Amino acid sequence: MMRQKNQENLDLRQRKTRHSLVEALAALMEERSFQELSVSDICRRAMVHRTTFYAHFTDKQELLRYMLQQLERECISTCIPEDSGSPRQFFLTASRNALHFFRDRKALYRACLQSGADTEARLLEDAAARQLYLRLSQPDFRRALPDSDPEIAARFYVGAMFSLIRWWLSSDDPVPEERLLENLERFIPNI
Amino acid sequence: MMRQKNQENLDLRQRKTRHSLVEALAALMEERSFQELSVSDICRRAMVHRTTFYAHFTDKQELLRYMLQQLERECISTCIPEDSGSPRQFFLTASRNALHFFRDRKALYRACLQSGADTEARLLEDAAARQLYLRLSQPDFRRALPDSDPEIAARFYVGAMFSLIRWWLSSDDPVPEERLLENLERFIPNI
DNA sequence: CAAGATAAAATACAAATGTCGATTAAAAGC
DNA sequence: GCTTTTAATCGACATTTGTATTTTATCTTG
Repeated sequence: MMRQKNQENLDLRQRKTRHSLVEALAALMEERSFQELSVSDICRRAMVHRTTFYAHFTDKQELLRYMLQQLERECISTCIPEDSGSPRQFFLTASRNALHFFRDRKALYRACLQSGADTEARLLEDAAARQLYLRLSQPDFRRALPDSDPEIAARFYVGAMFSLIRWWLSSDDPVPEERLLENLERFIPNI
Repeated sequence: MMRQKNQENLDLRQRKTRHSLVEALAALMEERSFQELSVSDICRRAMVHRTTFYAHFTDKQELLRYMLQQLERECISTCIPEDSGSPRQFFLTASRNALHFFRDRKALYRACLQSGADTEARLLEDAAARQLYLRLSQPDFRRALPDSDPEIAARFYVGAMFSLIRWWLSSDDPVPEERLLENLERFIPNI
């Protein structure tokens, strides 16, 4: 029904409605939980006809997923350090960046958690694992740990880090950030 | 409205309807995805009036959560080893058990993943983290790593393990189980 | 086994969901 | 600019959701 050529060279009208819908959703999620929002609510706020909504997304969760994909790009570009030191330093720096990134978006994150946006949030974890995998595939790591699978190692450490972040963000009385990072340094092998 | 005394000494009628609903949901999830199922579908299959459904659960996800809580108990009791060796051995054995537990329930697990049952699945991760935390709080670990927080360590390693399991289960061409476990052993410190 | 308690069924209802076909408005391409 | 293409709007509809109220059936307790 809709073209959706190469992701971004959409019709002007389409980009506008999508943008409005994302803005409306983000605004409404500051007020009440995702689950409490109806498609009608979002459309009313976005000043978009409900039929138009369904021409773009099959349901609310798909809109949310779309929104989180944009967040994903932002997260990756701000968290991944460019100057690649050791794999260990790479991971620790990225972890610290990610911690800050989510700390600054705590409200949104918690809203996602309680809303079945979990599956969508996991896309981000996949992306992060891919990034670490790329770094771990480079020769210096392969030499340091010849028997380890870069893909498995990436999943392991990224999963651990995300789990820590989730726990930290959802805790009402979180441990100090520095303590978290100190612990983290102790868990990462020196390569 | 309903008594729901101590979890399990419910009215016979209540237990029966809950049981029917869980059975119906499990059966239907073999046929199509959770998202495609309506409350009406579940009730029709369970031969329970829709109004009765809403007397027990607020929506489908709550029924699913209820179902997964039962699974959780089963998982914990089968995966947690009784004879406590070192924390390392404890974790590795539990990991291996968990891997088998989920491998044998791959269909259900994948159904959950794709269905926004993610939030519910995370309850299991919380429970597992609690178990490891209990083990890590014991004196032998505290002595071995006096500067590490047992709670943080538990989150870290359980999160890593669950992430690996999720990845392994959702992969169409998964790495051999033994290779996964070999890698895992290399990532766990020798305490 | 009888009496009281309480869960399930039955019915009805307002709101939300998802889908159509037809019309109107606004872009893209020449 | 003008035409063609295509998205947005409008109105309507069948289905699902969630809730409230009343009646019926079943369990628990003494």
